[in-house]
Amino acid sequence: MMKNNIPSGNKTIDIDSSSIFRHLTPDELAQIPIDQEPEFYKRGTIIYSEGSRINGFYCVQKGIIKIYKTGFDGKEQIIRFAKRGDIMGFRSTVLKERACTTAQVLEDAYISFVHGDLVLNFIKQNGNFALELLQIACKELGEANDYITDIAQKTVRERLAEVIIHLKKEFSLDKDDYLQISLTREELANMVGTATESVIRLLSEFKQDGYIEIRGRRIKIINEKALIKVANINE
Amino acid sequence: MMKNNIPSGNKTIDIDSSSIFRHLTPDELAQIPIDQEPEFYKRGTIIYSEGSRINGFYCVQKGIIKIYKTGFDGKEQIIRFAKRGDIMGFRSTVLKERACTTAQVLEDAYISFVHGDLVLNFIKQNGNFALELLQIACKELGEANDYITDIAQKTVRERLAEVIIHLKKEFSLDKDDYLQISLTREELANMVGTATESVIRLLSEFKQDGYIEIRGRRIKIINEKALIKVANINE
DNA sequence: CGGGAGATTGACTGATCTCAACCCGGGTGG
DNA sequence: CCACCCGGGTTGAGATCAGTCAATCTCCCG
Repeated sequence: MMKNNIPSGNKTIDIDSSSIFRHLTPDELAQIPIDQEPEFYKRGTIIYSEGSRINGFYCVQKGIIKIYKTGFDGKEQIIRFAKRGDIMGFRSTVLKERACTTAQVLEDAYISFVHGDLVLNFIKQNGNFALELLQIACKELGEANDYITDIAQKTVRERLAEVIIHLKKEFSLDKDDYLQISLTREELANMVGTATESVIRLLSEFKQDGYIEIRGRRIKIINEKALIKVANINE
Repeated sequence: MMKNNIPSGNKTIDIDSSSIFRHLTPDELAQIPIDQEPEFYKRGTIIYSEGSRINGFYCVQKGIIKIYKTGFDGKEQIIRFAKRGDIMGFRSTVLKERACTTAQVLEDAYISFVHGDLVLNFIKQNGNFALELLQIACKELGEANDYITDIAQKTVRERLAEVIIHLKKEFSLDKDDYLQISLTREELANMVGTATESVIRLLSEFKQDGYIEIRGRRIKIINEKALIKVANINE
């Protein structure tokens, strides 16, 4: 069960799943300790939380992690999800700061950890590695900027529609056209930045209007065009 | 008038003002074309706008630039400001994408431009340069995440108080304790993510309560503690 | 002096939040 | 086996923050 990830050479870091490690030379790869098996994390586990020290990259091999910040009144704001191939904790590692988010397992996960010193060396030695990381950071930055504009300017209804579209892109659909991610109403609300009750009401509105179908936590997209229109996005 | 910036050696890129260039070797510095004088941009000028191609770093030597995104209905959302020492356009350069924000001069500025190919080479060759850039990106990312949480969870009143505190930190006060940046009510609203009228009403509330004084666009902070309390921040 | 941009104020509206009650299904302990 | 409990989901009613619209004002400029 540890072998869900494809070892590369005799390494346990899954190169295919973490594009950044593609750029490492064999020498550099060899510096990653052999014993660094990806670790199993059960649903609900908190991998790290706001304010904790983390010094290294968490590389998700499998599973889904939700990354959120806790607001003043304790309400969580979901910033993003991490899944196979994504890295967590690089902001704190690069800045040598404490975590400013909490990472919690949504779907059972395998995650490997690469120590910060090692990563910082790679960054300094290997330009392509550095560039790739920079690209990841910049991509997130662009997404964050979009998010800011949306939350500041769009209605809850628009944002919820947008979140659904976004989830489809990120997690795609299963054979029955249901989103491949299971979120509570509260978690949806914490993405949209609204109250749970508002999400519930709007979801049933979307259902009424024939845009989606709902089976428990599973959401099926019936009329994507309409959702896109509601969300006011141009794609 | 071109000489407001301090040349380093016979270079016109002001090393002191742009920390990232500290890390360049003399050889690398020499690759930056001599004729690359910082250019003057008058208040109101748009340096680049959403969707335009930019391939390179704009390094602000002097002045203040507002960087914003335009929302669906044309309303602008101010993402950040750039001032002496800040870099603009690195997201687009690194990702080789078009700009996703607009940059407009708020206070007359001198800005030098370093071509993207050059920068990308520096990133690949010079680990410290790459790391510094990565740190800048990560810092912005952390700020963006805070911003998201605030906009999603706080009231307009809280956010406005927070913006004022934030402006004080970023631009500090002049001799009379006034913020060293001049923004229209609309621009304040576009930072907070609210309507102009709401900003006006809240500002006069803050004035009533003795937290601030207002002289035209100039804002003086009288009771910072109270503002911090209103903003619900812990510092 | 006319015009335009930005600032202000008041009145009104309505999207969303909050609070509270209630439902439902699964798991647990007696 | 059943009563109970608990987390999550739903629904309704009422309260309210904040957005919109419109009128007015104040500068400043040509």
